[in-house]
Amino acid sequence: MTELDDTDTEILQLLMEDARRSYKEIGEEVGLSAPSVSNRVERLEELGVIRGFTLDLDRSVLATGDEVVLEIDARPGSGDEVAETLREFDFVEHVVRAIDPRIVAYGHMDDRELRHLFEEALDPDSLEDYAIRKVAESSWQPNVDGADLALECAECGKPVHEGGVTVEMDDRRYHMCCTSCESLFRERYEELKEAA
Amino acid sequence: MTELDDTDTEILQLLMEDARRSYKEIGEEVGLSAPSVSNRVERLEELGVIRGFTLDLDRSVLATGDEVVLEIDARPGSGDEVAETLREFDFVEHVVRAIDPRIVAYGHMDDRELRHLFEEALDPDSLEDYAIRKVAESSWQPNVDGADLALECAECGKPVHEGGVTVEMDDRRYHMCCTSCESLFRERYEELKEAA
DNA sequence: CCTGAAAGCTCTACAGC
DNA sequence: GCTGTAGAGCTTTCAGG
Repeated sequence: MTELDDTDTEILQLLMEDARRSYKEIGEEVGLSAPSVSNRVERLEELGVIRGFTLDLDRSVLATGDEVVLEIDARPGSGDEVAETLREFDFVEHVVRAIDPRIVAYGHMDDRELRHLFEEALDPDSLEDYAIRKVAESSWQPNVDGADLALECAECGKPVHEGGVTVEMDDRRYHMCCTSCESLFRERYEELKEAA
Repeated sequence: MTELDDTDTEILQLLMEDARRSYKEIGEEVGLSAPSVSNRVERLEELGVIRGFTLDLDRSVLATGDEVVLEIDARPGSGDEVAETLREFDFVEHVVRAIDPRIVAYGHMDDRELRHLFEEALDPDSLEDYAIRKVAESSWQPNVDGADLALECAECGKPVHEGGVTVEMDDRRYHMCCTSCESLFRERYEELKEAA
């Protein structure tokens, strides 16, 4: 029930190509009626697989400063704070936090915005080191690779099949493959929460 | 004509939030009729500002390996080749090429895929250095910052106002602020093409 | 560059299997 | 979980300003 089948994958692929495509058209493509497609899309949204429908914008055509990658090493313990600060700015489009001190961010910003970011917004004491690199070219390939498109158990990592459990905690959905993983996950979750 | 006004920005913002929103609803929001919104969206597509309508997928919920950032320093002259190779793989979702030797890539890949990438696909001679980092957390904030949302002249960089020129070359659209920038751009383009 | 009306499609219940 | 149907609602074209 929690598992995605080939039809779900096809639907995701068709919607990635054009999110405004009609459910009727998608239905014809995958061999289902429009209402069935609609139901499946709704389910995919509830599962949290589809976070939303959005635009693929060509930002290079829009004049909002240069395309830039930031590579930042935060001081131990400051990673969250740095990532948080970066996310506050509209011109920062991606923030990727690696497990080390490293944070990689990407966005369109001009010199003024960069100066503001590093000289005022970010606490110098929370940065170990950083590099600002202008981007020559960037590409994004949205892709849904059919083969391994199944949900992953939040506790043990195995794929979730029939009989899986879905739990909603603090507005986020988690999927588990069985009830024992569910209770382990709940425990772990509570501990994490108390620690924070 | 080539310029974007505040209403265009609002429309872009609303569509970024939900690309399946109806044109009627958007029209009510921005104070236009549905047909006008439809026309503007069409124009934004023709201008190349909207590349398409797509999904925001939560890939972390899909079992396709770990979320990974790759930081690669290509040897001088090999940047294009390395970026090309990275893009060939479905599991590589973003490729950002900085002006230096540095290439940053992001995607979901397991150990097997990583090994294949670095041991077989990429020529070791074209790499100076690289780091593979697992991602703890990542976020993406699609954003359209109203203030400077105007098209930028492909030749001189100034905003394109009324009287701008749009040129289509090899399936890509370029915007210029005036006819002199247009001829300069055409020259430059031909040279670049011959060089390649 | 806009609107309003009208025709044609699309979506979404809902009943039934 | 799927289909067909039917009413509501949306998109799009077109005439007109």
